[in-house]
Amino acid sequence: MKPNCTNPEWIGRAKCAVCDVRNFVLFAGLSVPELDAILQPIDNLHAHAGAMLYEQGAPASSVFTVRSGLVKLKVDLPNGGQRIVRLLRPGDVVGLEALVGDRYHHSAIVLQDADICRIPREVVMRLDQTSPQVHQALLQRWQRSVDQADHFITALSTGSAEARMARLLIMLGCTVADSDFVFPSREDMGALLGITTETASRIIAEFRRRGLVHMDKGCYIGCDQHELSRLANS
Amino acid sequence: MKPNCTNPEWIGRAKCAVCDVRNFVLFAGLSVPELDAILQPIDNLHAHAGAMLYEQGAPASSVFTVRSGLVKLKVDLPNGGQRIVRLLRPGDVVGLEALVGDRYHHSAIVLQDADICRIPREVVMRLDQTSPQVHQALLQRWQRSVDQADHFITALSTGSAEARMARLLIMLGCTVADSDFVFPSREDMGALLGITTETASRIIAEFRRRGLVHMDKGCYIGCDQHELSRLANS
DNA sequence: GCGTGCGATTGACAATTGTCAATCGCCGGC
DNA sequence: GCCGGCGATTGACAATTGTCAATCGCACGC
Repeated sequence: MKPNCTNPEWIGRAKCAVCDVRNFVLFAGLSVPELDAILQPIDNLHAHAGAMLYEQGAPASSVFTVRSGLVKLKVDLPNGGQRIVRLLRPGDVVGLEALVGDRYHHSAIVLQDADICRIPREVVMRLDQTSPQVHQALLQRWQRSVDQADHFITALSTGSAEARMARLLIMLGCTVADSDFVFPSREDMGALLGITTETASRIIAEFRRRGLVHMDKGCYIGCDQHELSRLANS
Repeated sequence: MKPNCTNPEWIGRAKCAVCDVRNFVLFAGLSVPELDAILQPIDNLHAHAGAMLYEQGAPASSVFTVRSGLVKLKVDLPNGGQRIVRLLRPGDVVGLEALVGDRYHHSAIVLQDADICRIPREVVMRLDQTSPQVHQALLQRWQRSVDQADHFITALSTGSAEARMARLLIMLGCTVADSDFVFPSREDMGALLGITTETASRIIAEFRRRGLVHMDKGCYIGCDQHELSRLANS
């Protein structure tokens, strides 16, 4: 299957017991027997950049956990535009609204190739009732979504475009242990910051000229953390 | 006690059994005996505009429900400014982070005189475990916070200042059954929309000149819903 | 009644950002 | 190799928004 395909690729049944990010995600604290007791299938998906996990308004049947990669939550605006309201990384949970409503509130689209677990809502709802650890983890994940949304308001939607971009780069940079990190397109940056694609492009180009970020064909090389921080707090 | 005081005024112990908004709030579905079984005190507060329910970073010991009035959640920015990230009205729950963390994430300040119940976190945590209805209501409230935050991103932080203001007025207007509704200050409108106080003032003044909103000394009289909607979708 | 103070409004100007269009660079298909 | 397409960049200009300062209006205390 080609990269940039629209649908995630099914890899197999998830092996939660040996999952390397299990402790970060919903099922931390569950014993192996408890994991075995899950009847419905938890699927392990690999999704290329561009793949859509679900679409805004579609019936919500599953919750997802991100094991690697980067996922965006996008909302379509009445005037035809779109706004990205969340960036989700390993350890984050996607589509919690499936547990209390019957429709997804956003479109979830993969930004960087991702490994993702798809968990039927019934599984989570049952574990929520039977396992205090899962229950607590669920509340924490929900609060995490609120915190992330708040951060989008205060950091990525406040101040000058330049300051917002600096904060976005810092936010993205936090995840950069791997140097194969690829920047979002200028269009996505615009949708993240509530500015136009052209303004996003201008600012990035200017940052590069000023030596604040270094990249090669969109791939991250390095950045001036200190100067970016200064801009972010202006 | 004078209006605009800093602290809420204690009215008495809450009578949840006869609360007129109980069915909207956390304890819908609880029977009277179950309510009686609550050992710790749920206080009924009356707070004037300007009162602070809690401050960002303070130890989080209680969850609040809004029974009447209007409450804002404010965040202090590193550069000295501030941003309002939520507006809470009757039926909304404030300070849920108390259930999974030990600090409040915002400052909660009353915008319009409000009746508010203060519920110790232990009470909510216990009911969450013993009552499936409360548990479900809790998840729904959390999701509602996420939805409200998303709305702040997509509606109040996207597009031109004029369009944002139109959306804010529509948002505020939804609550206007009572004509004693008072508009937020221009400063608060600016903090709500991520624009300066002056720009907020200019837009409101222009709206009034164009007959889009009618007010008298800050009190709402009426508005041109149709034209506001047109601006909101532009 | 009369200052006083605070919030709202307005003006003038600068800076930022959006709009529209052209160009550039790169990658993949043929 | 060459062409076509797409995303990034840039230019020119208009529109919006921020900044700084002055003024206005109104409520409040004395």
